[in-house]
Amino acid sequence: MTTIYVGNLPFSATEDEVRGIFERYGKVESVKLINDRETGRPRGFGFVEMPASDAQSAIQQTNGFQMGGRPLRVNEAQERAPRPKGPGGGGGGGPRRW
DNA sequence: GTTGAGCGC
Repeated sequence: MTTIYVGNLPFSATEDEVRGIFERYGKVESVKLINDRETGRPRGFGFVEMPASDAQSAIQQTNGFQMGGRPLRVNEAQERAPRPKGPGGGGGGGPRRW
């Protein structure tokens, strides 16, 4: 299973909407939209968990997909849990793909 | 009654 970062989401977007989009390109394991923990205000990005085979296809298909008038930013997500041995790398730190 | 970077407890 691969974790996918989904950004540039409209504040009016919901997890059900994002899941519906990704389910068209593969099996969606889980969807979580991130909102500000302190203020509760939506940050406009979230995460989608999918199988690796479906994730690679879904990323390319959903990247730039207009949702609510905004093109979605889809990319492979970083690891949420930091490793005590050292920091991770790659993925989100790379060049932007248009 | 608002806003816009980008990586979640």
